[in-house]
Amino acid sequence: MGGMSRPPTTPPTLEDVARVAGVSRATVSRVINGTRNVDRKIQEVVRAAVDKTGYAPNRAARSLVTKRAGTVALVVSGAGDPGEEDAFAARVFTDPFFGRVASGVLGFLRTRGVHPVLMVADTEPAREDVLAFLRQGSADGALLVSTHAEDPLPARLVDAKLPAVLFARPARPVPISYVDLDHQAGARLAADHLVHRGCTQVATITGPLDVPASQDRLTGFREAMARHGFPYVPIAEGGFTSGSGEAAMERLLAEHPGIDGVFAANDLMAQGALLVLHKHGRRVPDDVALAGFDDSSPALSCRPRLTTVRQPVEDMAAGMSRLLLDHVEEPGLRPKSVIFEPELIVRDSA
Amino acid sequence: MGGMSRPPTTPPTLEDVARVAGVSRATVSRVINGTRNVDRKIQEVVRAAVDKTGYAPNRAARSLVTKRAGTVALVVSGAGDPGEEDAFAARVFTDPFFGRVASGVLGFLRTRGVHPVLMVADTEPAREDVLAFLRQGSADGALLVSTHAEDPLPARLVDAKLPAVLFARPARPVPISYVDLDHQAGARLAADHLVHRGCTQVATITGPLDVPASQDRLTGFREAMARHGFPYVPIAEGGFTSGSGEAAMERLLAEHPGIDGVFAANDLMAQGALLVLHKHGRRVPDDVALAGFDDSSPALSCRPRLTTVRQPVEDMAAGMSRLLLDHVEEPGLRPKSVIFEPELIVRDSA
DNA sequence: CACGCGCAGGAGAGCGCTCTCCGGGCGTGG
DNA sequence: CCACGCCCGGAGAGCGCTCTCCTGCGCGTG
Repeated sequence: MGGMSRPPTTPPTLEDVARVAGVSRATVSRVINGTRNVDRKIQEVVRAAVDKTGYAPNRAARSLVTKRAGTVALVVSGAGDPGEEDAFAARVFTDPFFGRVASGVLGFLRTRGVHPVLMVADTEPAREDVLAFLRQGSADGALLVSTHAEDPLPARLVDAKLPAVLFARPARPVPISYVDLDHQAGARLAADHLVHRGCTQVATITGPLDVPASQDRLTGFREAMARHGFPYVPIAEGGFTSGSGEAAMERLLAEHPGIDGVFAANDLMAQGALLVLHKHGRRVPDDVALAGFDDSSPALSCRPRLTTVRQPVEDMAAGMSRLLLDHVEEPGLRPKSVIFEPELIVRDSA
Repeated sequence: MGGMSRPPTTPPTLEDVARVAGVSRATVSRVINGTRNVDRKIQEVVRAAVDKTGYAPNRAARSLVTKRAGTVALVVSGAGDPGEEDAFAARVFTDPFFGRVASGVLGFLRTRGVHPVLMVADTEPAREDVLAFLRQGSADGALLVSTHAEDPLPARLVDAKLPAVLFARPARPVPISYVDLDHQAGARLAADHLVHRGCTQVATITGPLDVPASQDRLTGFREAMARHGFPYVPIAEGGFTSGSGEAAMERLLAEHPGIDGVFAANDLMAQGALLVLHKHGRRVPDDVALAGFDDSSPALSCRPRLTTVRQPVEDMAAGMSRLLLDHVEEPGLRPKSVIFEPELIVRDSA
């Protein structure tokens, strides 16, 4: 070779590849993107030139003309306690539930060459940032995992006509696509199991009752119990945390010492409840049968291991991603929701 | 207004804002980016025009000229078991340790207006994808959290001269920046505590011994024990999982029934060990004192709650991010490493 | 054999932005 | 009072790519 064409200064461009291949820029572009037909021979020459130059298409330049970023925002949205700066992010990222969501999202997106950008929307500036990010075209749409009921972000996204899909039905109706679980069916599964086991005094620890999922689990549980002849079910509201589960279980035990079955609206609270039951000398499942919800890792690390209702979180996350890409490709698409079915995982606690 | 300037078709551009404000494109750009001085009056006019048009700068166009993406890749790299498609991603995202990393990364990056793109590099194509992503300029650099010792990615990144920072010292030396914990110091903390408590027959459950962190924890522990007059420490190798901790504890108990203290190289294994100790009727901490490492959530949900060595993971992640941005801004920067100090968290298990 | 159609490759415009280079107006010092 | 320099706004070139439009050529058909 007569002298290195250039020191490793700027990366090679389409133009460079074209020159090496002895064809036009347009042709190289066609080969790389597989649009239209290009002569076999020329294709090979171009590919050789690409290898030789070490060419990688510049994403910014491409985005500029295609108006596609090839990325989506994966937004975790919720209430940041003012003062507690990053506490919200810490809490949610540490939650294995979110991990399963992320895993499902990634698993699907990687098949489509799309990458997720992680964002937290816990404060007003952070929400603005998400909106700006999308309006700038940095991401083609948003996957929104919202943790609290009054999240303003879904409505804002709809208003801005930005493609977005939620992980769960929004608390107040918003014309937006979402995936969700049939929570009532899940609670029913737990109720049926507890009753078939022979429990006759069953209580439930609910999630925060402003969250639709909590409401649905409670409703489903009550209805199923009623159908089994137990119209009255003691309840204690928790906050989806282990500590709140402990507190709720204490209350339940104080008011209804004869309880022989408990359905906790998630595993973390079940774990807390378990601790309290042990503390009060109740054997699980012999004295009190305990069922959880989510099939998260605490369910396995508890002793006894938790009988629980499993959400197909990864599938749901994949479904959410698919829905979003559909909306990105076809902006006019009407909001759609996809509901997934839960499954009862029977282990040792009930 | 004499007729809507345009239906909400294409988003407003700099040009549009300039027209509305009655100034040139360059001036609007200057106001928005705060480069150079611009007359107060004009600034206000421009800002008004921005608000009126709802302008948001197009990131692709900006990147094209600035050669900065404003994003970094947050790469989780490790060995994907062939066949088990997304198992690797599921495992790591579900690990609260990674959650803390993500939280720390985000917490720092948001102060700098940079966003992380989540990527998994568990297979060869996935690694190629990461490299391509960076070479395309889609991200300005990579934050690499590597889970296995023989990860080829760090070396590849260095070869490609792409800015990258690792979360831990690579197993084989590579000229690359990283943050890490003083693992030996952490193990020393645990050893000192166990000995001061009065333990005289102390064993350790190590992590996988091809991982530098595991080696360091073991070395630090041994040296500290030796200094206390215990030159021989029984060890059992685990794999950083709860199950491997159980198995290791079983082995230890079989070979050394008189053990009265155990240091597990992470909390998950400590949790497993705890289960086995209970099973064998050993009271913790009375019969056997148990210390973990990481201060992850299992440490709190165990009973007794785990005494453990805390890594300042969030700080480390923030430090890693800062290091990366430094490298992005100053490409010539030499590799640098920052070591963080661990802290002993004394709870109930030891 | 002439004409037309289709297909493959080239030319070139422009996506929206930043930034360098200019020019004009004003302030200041000689 | 003039000249020089400084400061601020405008003009315009390009960043690297895609895509439309055009051109030339080969083939099929009447």
